[in-house]
Amino acid sequence: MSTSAATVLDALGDGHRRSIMEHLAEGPLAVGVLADRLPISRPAVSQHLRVLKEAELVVESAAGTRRFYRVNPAGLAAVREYFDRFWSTTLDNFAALAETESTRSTS
Amino acid sequence: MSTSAATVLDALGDGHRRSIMEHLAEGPLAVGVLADRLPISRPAVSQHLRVLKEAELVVESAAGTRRFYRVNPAGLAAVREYFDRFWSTTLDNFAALAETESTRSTS
DNA sequence: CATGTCGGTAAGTCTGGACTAACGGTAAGT
DNA sequence: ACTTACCGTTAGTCCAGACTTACCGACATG
Repeated sequence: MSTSAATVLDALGDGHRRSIMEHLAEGPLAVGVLADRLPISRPAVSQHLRVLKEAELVVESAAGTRRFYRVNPAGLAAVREYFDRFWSTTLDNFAALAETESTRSTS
Repeated sequence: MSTSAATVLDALGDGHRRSIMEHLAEGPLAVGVLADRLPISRPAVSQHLRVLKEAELVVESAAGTRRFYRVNPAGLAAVREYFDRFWSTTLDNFAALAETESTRSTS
């Protein structure tokens, strides 16, 4: 519930955040490693990770001075569910519209 | 092909554009009607529709002086496919990681 | 304790893009 | 032809947010 699709899609509206997610999909990574693989500074990565964490798309785990981030499957599930429902209503209303069109000549 | 997931997600990164898509999911609408149901002006809606059209999330059809917009199922399919593949790789690497953890003591 | 590493936070700058007002163009009606 | 309705485009303003620099705390190691 707290993971609203709006928050998630706002978070994924940024290219760098999507890149972070794609990197984390391969496995957990520390912040510094992530920053080395991206064309932005470490603080920028940190701020992106905060947004992703607030959207519940990633989870954090401390290990010494390092903090590992990994993808939160529940966050992904929320988006998938959003698009599934969107897809359903779109097709349903499309079908209803087509039926109205066909019955227009019949009635 | 031309519908890259990046373009689509950039387009859906705006709340008003998502609102437009949700309205259009119920059925085709003219620009003016759409503007009446949203807290923004008609030109703003027009510009959002251009972005959505470039992302191939909607299609346009002229009828007199009015132009109807409707959801393009192919655009939705692109996002769904993106998240499906994302979901798969995430779970795959999670499984691989778990296996490495368990074999760590064995080897 | 001193030093080094890792990473979040604060402050401030700056650009992308969302918005409105004004205009122009096309189709339908009178 | 004149008017009205509908809509895209342009010009220009303005603000959210993405970025960097600098700073600070937490933990490990000598």
